[in-house]
Amino acid sequence: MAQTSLQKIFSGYLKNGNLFLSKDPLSPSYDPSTITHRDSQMEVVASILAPCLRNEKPSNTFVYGKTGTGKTLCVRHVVGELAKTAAENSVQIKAVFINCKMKKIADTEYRVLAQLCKEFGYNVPATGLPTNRLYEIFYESLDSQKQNVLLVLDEIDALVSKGGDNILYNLTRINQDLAQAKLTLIGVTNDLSFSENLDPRVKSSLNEEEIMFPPYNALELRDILSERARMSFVAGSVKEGVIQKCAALAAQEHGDARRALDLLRVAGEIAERNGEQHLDESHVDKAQEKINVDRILETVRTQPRQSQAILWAAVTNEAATTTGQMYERYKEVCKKRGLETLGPRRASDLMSELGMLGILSVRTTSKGRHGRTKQISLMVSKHTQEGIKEMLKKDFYFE
DNA sequence: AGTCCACAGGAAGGGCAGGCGA
DNA sequence: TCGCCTGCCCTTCCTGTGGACT
Repeated sequence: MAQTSLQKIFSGYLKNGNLFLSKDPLSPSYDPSTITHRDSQMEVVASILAPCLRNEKPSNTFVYGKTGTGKTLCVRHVVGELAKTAAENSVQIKAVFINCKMKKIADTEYRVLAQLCKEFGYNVPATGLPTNRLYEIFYESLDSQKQNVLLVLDEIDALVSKGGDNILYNLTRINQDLAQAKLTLIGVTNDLSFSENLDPRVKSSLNEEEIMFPPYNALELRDILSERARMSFVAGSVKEGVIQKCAALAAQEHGDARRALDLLRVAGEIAERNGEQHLDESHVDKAQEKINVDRILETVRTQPRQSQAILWAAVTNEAATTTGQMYERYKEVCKKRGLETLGPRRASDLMSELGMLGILSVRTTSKGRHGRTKQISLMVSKHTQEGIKEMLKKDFYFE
């Protein structure tokens, strides 16, 4: 690209970039000074954790709620305020946040313990030490001074599904061996049936308190969006109806505030890129389409090569087909692309998985004399199909 | 009612990669 | 570093299934 056209884009961006004041309030990691429509949940969290201020141990707590219902935000906020009050009153509180979904960092017993040791100033090797030794190091560092430690395990379901509930059992029993410190666990999860599969002993000690975060409704989402929009956009640039539309669309998706904020941000980016001074409902439509396409493309991008081959067989032959026909097409694709071909049993499973992801429509039907099979067709819009085709061709060399 | 098709999908086990622990 | 363990992906083998056809 010529130097001058790049400069044109940059100077145009500077000139037209007067729609946003700041994108930060629309980002999922933004911590607002007040959290809208979560007062009662925050009060419950605060009252559970308050005993810390008198050097007593609060109850272990479980926080449930679907994606984008403000669980992590509220817990962080309350713990932050608690730490402030504690500092003002010279009470020793330490809060540790661990996201158990962080691959290769905190998704196994060993890794979580290694993270904890690190939090207390002990660097342990990423692998090699017996887990028992890690527990010892953690116990020692934890108990080295009189303090109340709040351990927030975000996405705790990921840890248990991968590494079992051994670590939770040990952590909930730890207070018996501590002389000075006290440890309180706060588990956060969007898996509503999470505790059902836990060891009963872990369940009873971890579930001393339970807080449920219900999904936001459209009105609540509207309030949240209005507030964030006021901070993010230039006054008067967001036309009427935009906020309502974003709220309504996100309310349909189980009240996910993150999704609503995403919609508003992407709509703003689209308007800004077009050099427009106002944000209207048509930008929200485009944002919705873009987010949907991006989500599907991202899903496709991260699929194993064999699933991509099946998908390529589907997007290049759009008519509905059966498992057997699809398998034949898939074999041809593999041959052309130089991939190894999976057996029909495994391929059938991959087709079902693509169905679960909402990319293929997979329906089991019986054709009587002609057998029982799955009817398979594409479930995504023409536009998305083209996007998938383009990406598989460009990034993964399908042809 | 019995047959038959074209699979569906469960169970068992092999191979492999990566993590754990000494 | 190396053997053991575990989880995952995959194959093989098998039984089960809905409905058109006989």
